[in-house]
Amino acid sequence: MAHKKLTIRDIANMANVSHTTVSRVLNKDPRVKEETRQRVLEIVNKTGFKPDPRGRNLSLKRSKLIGMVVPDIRNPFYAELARGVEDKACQEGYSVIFSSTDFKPERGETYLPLLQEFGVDGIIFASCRLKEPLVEELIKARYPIVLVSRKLKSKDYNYVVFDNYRGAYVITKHLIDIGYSEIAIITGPPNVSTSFDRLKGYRQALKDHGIPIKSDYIIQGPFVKKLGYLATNKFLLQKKRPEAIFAASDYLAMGVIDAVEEHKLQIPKDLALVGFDDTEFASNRRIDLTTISQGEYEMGSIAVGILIERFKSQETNYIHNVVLEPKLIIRGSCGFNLAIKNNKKG
Amino acid sequence: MAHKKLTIRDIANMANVSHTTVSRVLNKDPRVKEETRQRVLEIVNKTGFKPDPRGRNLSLKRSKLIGMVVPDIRNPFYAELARGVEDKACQEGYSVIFSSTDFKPERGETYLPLLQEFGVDGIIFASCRLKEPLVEELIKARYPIVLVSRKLKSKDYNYVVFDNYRGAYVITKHLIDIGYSEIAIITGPPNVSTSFDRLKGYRQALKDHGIPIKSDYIIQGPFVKKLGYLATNKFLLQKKRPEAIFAASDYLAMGVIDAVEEHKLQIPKDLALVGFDDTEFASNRRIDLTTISQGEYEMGSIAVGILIERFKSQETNYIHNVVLEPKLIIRGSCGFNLAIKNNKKG
DNA sequence: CTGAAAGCGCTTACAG
DNA sequence: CTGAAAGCGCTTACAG
Repeated sequence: MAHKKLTIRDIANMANVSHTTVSRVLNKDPRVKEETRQRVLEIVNKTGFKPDPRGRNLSLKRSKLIGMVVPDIRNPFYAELARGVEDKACQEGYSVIFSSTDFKPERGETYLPLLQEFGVDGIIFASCRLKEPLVEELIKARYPIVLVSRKLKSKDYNYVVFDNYRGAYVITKHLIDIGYSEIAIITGPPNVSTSFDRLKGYRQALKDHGIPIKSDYIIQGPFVKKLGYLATNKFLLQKKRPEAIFAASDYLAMGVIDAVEEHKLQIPKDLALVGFDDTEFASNRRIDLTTISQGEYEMGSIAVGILIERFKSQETNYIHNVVLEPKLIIRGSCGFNLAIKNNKKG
Repeated sequence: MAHKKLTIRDIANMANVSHTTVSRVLNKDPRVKEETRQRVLEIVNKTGFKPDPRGRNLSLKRSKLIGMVVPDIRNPFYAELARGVEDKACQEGYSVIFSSTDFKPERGETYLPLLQEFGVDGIIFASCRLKEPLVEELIKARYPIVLVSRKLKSKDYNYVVFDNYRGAYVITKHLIDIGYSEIAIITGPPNVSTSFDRLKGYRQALKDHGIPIKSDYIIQGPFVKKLGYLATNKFLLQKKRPEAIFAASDYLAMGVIDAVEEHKLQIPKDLALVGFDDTEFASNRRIDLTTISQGEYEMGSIAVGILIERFKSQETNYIHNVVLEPKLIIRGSCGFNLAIKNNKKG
């Protein structure tokens, strides 16, 4: 009912002032006579008038829109990240447009110009590879963009990431500490910083504890459930099975569990398992997966904060970086390991 | 580098034509001399010029933006739904702004005007209660909105929902068919159509099979994991425990499993369990949850289709409704039930 | 086939 | 304290 396509001029007529004055009232400009202000406000309230953001945005050369690109919003890790972004953005008066690239770089490359064309004020990009030409170009051009979760190889840009190297180191060390040495890893593609760094942390942890690194125990591929499934099948068919698997994401771990169940093996009795991300799946008592918490909600929130600082700061070379530290979440999926080791020794 | 804030007028100058002509070329208006078109296009390409959508949208009185409000994007059901919306929207040249209400009606009521103020062309609303004053007002005002998943009590508006009544009926009947009669239900709040209808389907199935409905076996509350957990604890402490639990969402079922594990009981040996939604959690082999698939991706996709049809159709009272049919996904979480029943009888 | 002009709904110096 | 005017970047009748 109330929808009549009122404009600032209609209000002006009703209040017997110029539309300039109405605009001032709406923007809380102090230099308007109190009486006039009242009169205008009354009409605004009575009519339920809301200024059209398109006009304002065009005038102000901004959109109050943030674009966010993630691999897939269905991945619980990114959903949580997105929620952190959304909440912070909303709180700051911004709305956010989400785009999923489906891990297909082409799609990421399509979305980027699209979001820009669309006129977002800035972009939060969560799915870059180590080299991502379009993103690098935007950075060079001083376009407001902050990378989250995944890093580029190059430096000097805004990002908030997690210390994947340390996270992987810590969780691998945990397996070693409780008695494992035959530890396999399933991780993401080598051209993505997160999986790259996790593999590095895994290797270093083994090395620091004098455990040889076996290429048979390392499988890389896309960050999808199916990889966890296929890799595990491969591991389980090897002459020398690993005692423990480090799935570099809880999502991969889901696939691992699928395979383990099919083989009618038990976790952790027959095979220990650890994940990465601490999703709700991991915390379910039936799954009970030892994992690493990244604090992705916070990550999203911080990213928005940085982006908005960048908007405010006049310097287009505003740079701010944050690296989050890992938290090890110990659960039952590798809980019996010490016992196993002792059995072996005994 | 390429970012110079070019406008249509800059291009016009370079090409020695009026900005009107540039606009025509950009909009593929046929009445431009081929030679002129070439000249303009060349400059457009060379400079990498992209028309500013704000100007275009202001002129065209549209935004090419769809607003979507969901309870929580972290809930896998809504993530999937959102993905359906996003993909279809993108395909049709629209972007979508997501907002989570956190099941707090106040927040839903805040978002609605906010999205409108923001100037979206229409809204896809996935979290309404049976009565939702603001939404009903929008509908009455002929604002382009389509409800998905949840319905209002009133009629005559665009929606695409799932047949929750039948879904619940089918899965309850399945439990009965394989031998259960002591069946409890944990469902969402009574003021939401989905939980309302699921409860109805459950009751009807029992009734049709001559099984008495016990109020001790019915627990309603918010659609969160914790409810599943608490309700299950309550059921398990009753003198007469149920033999099976129907959790009216997989998310609730997660909580049920948490509780069952704590009680060191086994599913389905000690207690059968079925869910609703067919999320990835349910399909994990370790969880292996019998459930109902709603086809939420499709739901989202269809909703966008309806919204866009509504945009195109000049009639503001364009109405289109879709009701999706349930698919029963049988897994191990209630697989042994017949055996149990036989044991009892024998 | 092309351009000058008006308009989309707002903001903001500039005068008064 | 208030208003006329110009402008944000585009589109689209209206003339020619």
